[in-house]
Amino acid sequence: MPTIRDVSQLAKVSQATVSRVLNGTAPVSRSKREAVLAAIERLAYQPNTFARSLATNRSHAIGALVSELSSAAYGDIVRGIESVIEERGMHLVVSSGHARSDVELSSFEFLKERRTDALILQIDATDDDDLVEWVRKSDLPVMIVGRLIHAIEERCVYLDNVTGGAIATRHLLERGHRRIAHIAGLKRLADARDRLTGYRRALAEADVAYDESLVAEGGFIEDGGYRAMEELLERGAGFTAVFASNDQSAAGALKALRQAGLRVPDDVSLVGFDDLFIAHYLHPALTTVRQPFAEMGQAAARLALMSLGIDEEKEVTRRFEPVLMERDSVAAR
Amino acid sequence: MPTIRDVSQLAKVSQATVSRVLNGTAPVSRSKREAVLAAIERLAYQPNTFARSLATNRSHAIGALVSELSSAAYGDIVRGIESVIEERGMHLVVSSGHARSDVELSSFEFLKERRTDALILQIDATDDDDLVEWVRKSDLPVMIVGRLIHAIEERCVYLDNVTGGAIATRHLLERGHRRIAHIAGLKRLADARDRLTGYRRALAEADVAYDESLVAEGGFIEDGGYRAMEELLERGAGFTAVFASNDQSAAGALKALRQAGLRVPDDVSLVGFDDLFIAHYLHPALTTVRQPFAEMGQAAARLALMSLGIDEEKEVTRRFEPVLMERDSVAAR
DNA sequence: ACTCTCTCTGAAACCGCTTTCAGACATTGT
DNA sequence: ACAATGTCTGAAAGCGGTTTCAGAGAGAGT
Repeated sequence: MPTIRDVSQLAKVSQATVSRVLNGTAPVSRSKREAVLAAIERLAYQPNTFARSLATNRSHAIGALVSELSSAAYGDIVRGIESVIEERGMHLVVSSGHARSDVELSSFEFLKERRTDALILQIDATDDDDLVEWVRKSDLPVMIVGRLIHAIEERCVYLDNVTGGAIATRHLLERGHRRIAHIAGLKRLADARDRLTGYRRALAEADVAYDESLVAEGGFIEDGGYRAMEELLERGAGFTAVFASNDQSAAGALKALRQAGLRVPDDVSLVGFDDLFIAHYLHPALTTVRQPFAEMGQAAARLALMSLGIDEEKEVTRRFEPVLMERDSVAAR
Repeated sequence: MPTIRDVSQLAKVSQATVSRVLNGTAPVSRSKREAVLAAIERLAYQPNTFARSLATNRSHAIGALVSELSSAAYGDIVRGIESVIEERGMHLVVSSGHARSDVELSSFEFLKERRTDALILQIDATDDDDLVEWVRKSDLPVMIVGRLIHAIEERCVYLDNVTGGAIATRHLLERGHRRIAHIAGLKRLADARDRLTGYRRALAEADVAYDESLVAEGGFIEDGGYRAMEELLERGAGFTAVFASNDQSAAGALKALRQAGLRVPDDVSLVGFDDLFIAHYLHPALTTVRQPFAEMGQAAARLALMSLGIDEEKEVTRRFEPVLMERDSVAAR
């Protein structure tokens, strides 16, 4: 592998000059610049990243820690991050936390060892206080995506989940539904709590009393949604619509409804949340609240680049607004 | 940040000794080792990756180039890779090719610049010959996953797609179907051609004549599957079952069948391929041929580690066998 | 007691780049 | 013509590890 020395000798200049034309850090006369470029070309020289990083103490890479790489949602976030940083010639190092706080911690430490220039976290299991601690103690910029933590709000990119929950619920209210069930996510998760809050807020706005028996916890998974729906049906609470706190639990709920002989949307209307890939594929296609994962990943990456002083971007959106995606799972009552 | 010098001074030994206890590259007396470990602990010392890489010319990272990070299938591959290499303390650098050969090439070059220790490619657009060239010219180990290229077979981890196509088709034959349509992938892709070959082979085994009018090209996307199914219906070729070459095109086909007023599986049986996430979520749940993406990613990673001499693994499976996943989209005729 | 191993150890070179610093040269102003 | 300024340039000192090499000391064998 040719080194900068080889280039400098071939071009009959010093290594410093080669470095300067490579990085544009100082003016170089036209003739020397051309000689250097020719030599680089000729030798097919590629600077050694390791040496460069050692000298500059910059890795030109960003680390991303996500819950699960193979999930459509988190994959979109990663894709968003990637698109932004590759544009700046930076690489992306990934690791996943598998929704377990111990794994999240060790992955976090693991990524820090690599000394990426910044870190973007999308994790669920670690609680707010710990996360704040991590961010505070880190000597590199850390951004949080998909979650709002007030103490470090300026480092968070998040969706307005309260509004999202309200949008979903309002949509059902507007279609004439009054008995609206809710399949909630785990109370531990702020996202889930916020969506529930939005649900209650929309109900209150419409003067519909909040009825606890219409709410069941399903978690954010299909199976949980299935069981929550079974429970709601057993309770005999009598509802005409359901707002599931994410698309996966909506899919589970759909399955349970179908097994109970109820048709969607004819007998029961259903709204999901997230607008994952699967929302299209379900039958009926799921009306849901869209969360722009890729854009959120991009925003997080931009913020990271900004705190590195690489990006001079004017303003980056940190708070994203949910949008209702109307499909076929809601009928007017 | 403390350096190895700080550690050596605090422990009253040379840097060489610290390095030795860090890497276990040479025996160190018990007393010194303990002094060193204590100093490391005390200073919270973390070796500088850049310096280490520069000295050893190893990055302790593996690069993965995948078609699309946000796809469930490719995400699973990445997850498989990650699980294996993190176990060995190595990091994963990712980039995506977006199914465009120019992007694939530039991403490939981009990853090489980073000097990861090995590269794992899962890409569609670049053709076999170019890929062979890339692998041959690279000075680092390159593995291919999800694709078989005979010239570099030993670097490929792949599914036996011919058998897969045959399994799907045989399943329909066994259920009494004789007029079996096929929604093919793009002829450009070996995977697609192989699945078609498997389809024809199974038909031949059962003495069912191959009928060209029962085959339509749908590509590996939902929309393509939808249109291919429309075309098949228009042709009026009269079939009782369909083998779609992947789950996405099966989903599209399902939609078209439903719009045509045909019920699955009562009127038409349907088999997909890949066993993506969505196969569960479709209604009826899709019977499909499973491709073990995560395991294939793991295998590719193991092979990479083996060619780096890191892993002493005995034997790694490179050829994976497809498995039929029976669900609800097939009925006996 | 003396050599011969064997086990540890530290000094120093090296990995390939960036950056400082001082100086060479050309240009400008007076 | 001379000083003052500005533009380029190269030597050399890092960056923080690993590894070679030679040597010190301990134990074994005669």
